[in-house]
Amino acid sequence: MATYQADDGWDALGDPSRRAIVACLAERPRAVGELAQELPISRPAVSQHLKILKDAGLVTDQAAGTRRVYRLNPAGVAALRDQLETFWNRALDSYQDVAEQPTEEIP
Amino acid sequence: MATYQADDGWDALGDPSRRAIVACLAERPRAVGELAQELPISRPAVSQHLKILKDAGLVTDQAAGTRRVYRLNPAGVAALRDQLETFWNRALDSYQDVAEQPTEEIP
DNA sequence: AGTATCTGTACGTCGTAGCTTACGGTTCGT
DNA sequence: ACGAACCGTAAGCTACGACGTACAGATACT
Repeated sequence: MATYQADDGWDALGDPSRRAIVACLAERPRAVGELAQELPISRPAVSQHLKILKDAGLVTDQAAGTRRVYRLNPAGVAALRDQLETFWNRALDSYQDVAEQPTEEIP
Repeated sequence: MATYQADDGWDALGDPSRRAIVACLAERPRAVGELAQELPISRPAVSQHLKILKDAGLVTDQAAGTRRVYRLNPAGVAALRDQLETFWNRALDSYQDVAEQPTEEIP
């Protein structure tokens, strides 16, 4: 009963730094150092965030020489989008009984 | 450049308890006490979470006698959905150059 | 009026998430 | 083979957020 079964993809996007990383990767795939260079946090911090995003299925990594290129995972993003879609549809049902109870707030 | 301009609607959904509240309200509008009764946290805790969700524009409240009924706000949910849509579209652009760099990972 | 019910807020506590620094491992270049 | 560049992980510290308890306000009921 509405236990939500979190993929913890939401927990991943709950942090502003991680949202910034996702926004960067949405533009173009980048390496860890490149990301750290555009963010106000250190490179190891970016590395830790990327691990969380990867576990959440939001990004994928690929070794390229000594560097490691991360890119956004459309499947993970689509999963979250579908959940919002569900919430949106159910909320519409709750809204089709607007003014079900007459509001007499002002005596 | 990818500063993300957070509505902090994401910060609101970053907490598991708040996601559970949203999931409950997606089914049907409820009062504070009803929500607290279905969640493993106290009533004041629910009240604090509802304040955050309200500030984020994800829920709306309505006085009903001595109770206060909260319901999901479809507009706020749709806003988050649109942002994911943007990420998804941009990621598709990043994906249409798959295998741009030949991977010689195994010597 | 008095009481009961429902709610919001202040406050103090505790856990934990995020960050930096330091270190070790892997790959490319000379 | 040596050094440089890039990355992941461990340890440690700090700060913030979530929670419960206690209190105050508002409304309905008798």
